[in-house]
Amino acid sequence: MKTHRQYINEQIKKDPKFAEALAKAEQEVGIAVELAKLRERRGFSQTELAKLTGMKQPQIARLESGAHFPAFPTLQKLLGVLGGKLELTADACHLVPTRPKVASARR
Amino acid sequence: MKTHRQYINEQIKKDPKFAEALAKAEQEVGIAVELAKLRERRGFSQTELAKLTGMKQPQIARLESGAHFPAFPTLQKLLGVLGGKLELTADACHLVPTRPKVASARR
DNA sequence: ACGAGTTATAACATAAGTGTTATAGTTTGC
DNA sequence: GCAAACTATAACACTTATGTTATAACTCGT
Repeated sequence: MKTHRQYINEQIKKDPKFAEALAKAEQEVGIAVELAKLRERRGFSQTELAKLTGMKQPQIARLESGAHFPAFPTLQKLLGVLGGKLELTADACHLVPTRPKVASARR
Repeated sequence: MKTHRQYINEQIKKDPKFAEALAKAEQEVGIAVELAKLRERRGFSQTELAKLTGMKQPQIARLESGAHFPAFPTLQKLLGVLGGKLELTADACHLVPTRPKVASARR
């Protein structure tokens, strides 16, 4: 009965920008709820977390509401206290470049 | 002979802000070189990567030089093409909050 | 030494995120 | 139903990142 997903897929076909906007929205919300869950799991109130990170409560609320993406330093402050980690990993088996450089290429 | 690290540690003691600034700098560089390495590993030039991500070459250069942190959407665009992943993980065994909420607390 | 393909810098307008204060709405316990 | 603590919104000045163009500087191969 997947009507919701179907609707979305239709929109994506109709409007290429839709997909982009959707992805952004999902991500934004993703980070937001992830932060909120993490905070609650630790048993902190927004105000407490704010104190511990040197931020103010409304800023925490703003981030958890998904109003915008956290900037890197902000994310670090939060994860420092909340005990989360942000990892940037290179996906080993990604498609090979269209125009692979010869072995001697760089350095 | 750790003189460099020693010097840094001294500075940290003298000036609390130093630690913060250092951490930021290290991170900034960290992301920067990570991106650069990833790109080179894929065999792309800055210009190619720029095309693929819809960005311009100078912006790639700026990021790889560590001039500033990439914003989230930017990072996503890059990792999308470069095949890297950014993961936000909750550190399971983090210190328990100073004031743990009772079981009934939330939800 | 030249030229092609790179990477780096500079400058500037625009957009996005932060820091802040104030205040409104929501729980929850008593 | 009141009070206290928590969460959400709004507004505004400030900072940081982006998008863009132009241009310089650095390889390399020939």
